[in-house]
Amino acid sequence: MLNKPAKSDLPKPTLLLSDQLCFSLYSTALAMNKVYRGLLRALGLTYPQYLVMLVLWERDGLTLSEIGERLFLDSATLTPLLKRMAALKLITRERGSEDERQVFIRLTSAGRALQAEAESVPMGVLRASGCAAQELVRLKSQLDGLRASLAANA
Amino acid sequence: MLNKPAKSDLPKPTLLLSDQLCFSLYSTALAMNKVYRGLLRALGLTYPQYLVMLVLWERDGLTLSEIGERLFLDSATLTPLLKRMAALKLITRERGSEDERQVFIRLTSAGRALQAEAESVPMGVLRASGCAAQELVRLKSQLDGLRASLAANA
DNA sequence: CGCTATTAGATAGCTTGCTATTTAATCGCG
DNA sequence: CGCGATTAAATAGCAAGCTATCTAATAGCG
Repeated sequence: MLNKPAKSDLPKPTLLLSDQLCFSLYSTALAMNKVYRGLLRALGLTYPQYLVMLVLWERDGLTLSEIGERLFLDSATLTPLLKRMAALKLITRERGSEDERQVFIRLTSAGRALQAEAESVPMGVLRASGCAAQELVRLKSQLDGLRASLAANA
Repeated sequence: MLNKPAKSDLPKPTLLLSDQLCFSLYSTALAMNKVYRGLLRALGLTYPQYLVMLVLWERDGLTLSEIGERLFLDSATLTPLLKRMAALKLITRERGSEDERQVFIRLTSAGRALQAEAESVPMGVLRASGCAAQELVRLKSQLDGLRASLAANA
């Protein structure tokens, strides 16, 4: 849709093609977000909040920056997001006693309990994705490589 | 990072695996956005604004909804975005005379002139992506398929 | 013709995500 | 010890993107 511009007075096809890739990436990510919105509505979570929960379910008591490292997000995004999650009583935020610059994030019992309810989510996404599980594996590794390159050159 | 949860009391690996894919998609899209931010700063455009320009450079005089169809965005996103672009004097917004519900979007001469400056952008992205051009082609088609499935099941 | 249903955009209110800056705590070097 | 540099998080201000709702114009049917 963005190449084949009817005339031939445009830059090399490969260049426009890479644009299309980026657009595919962008719009697929938005589509994925919409699917999650439907699946997570019952849990009262947004997708980034769900990612934070995944990280904490795996390992509780991380600092804000440790969560940020895993999710590639920084404090400007996470501070308000975590405050909203604390308002929902899913986590607590507590300054470190040893180093008071740090904020430790811990699950509440409600936060831990939510894990059980979340267990059906991945299946729902897999179903919505069309279930080409094998292909999804390859896709993931390609995306991880691409993200690394982009991050290195950003 | 989100699978191998130390214990074996978790759902099937494939399910967590699909979560990882979604996270790869999400974080790669954010990384891509950052690369574009750097490349588009000189043009004074954001990535979604750049997408609108790509659409209009290909075909001028579309309605708001036609642009939305191509970009998978709706009026709640596009109305304010296009107003900002009109404030930048890149486009004009004009109600249709035949059907006054429609808004036709047209490039200004400044908007058309920007195309020349934008020609180096795709090359910059391709470079930042690590240049595995062949792989990017496959990646694109996988993403397009995934987006279609997700959109159908959202 | 008249009235309901549909359609195109706009608006309100929310969460994300960003850059740039600020605050406060800690580090580390002289 | 003391003071500048670094670090962790918070804040301000902006642009997207969403859902839900509203307005106004058009279509379409009796």
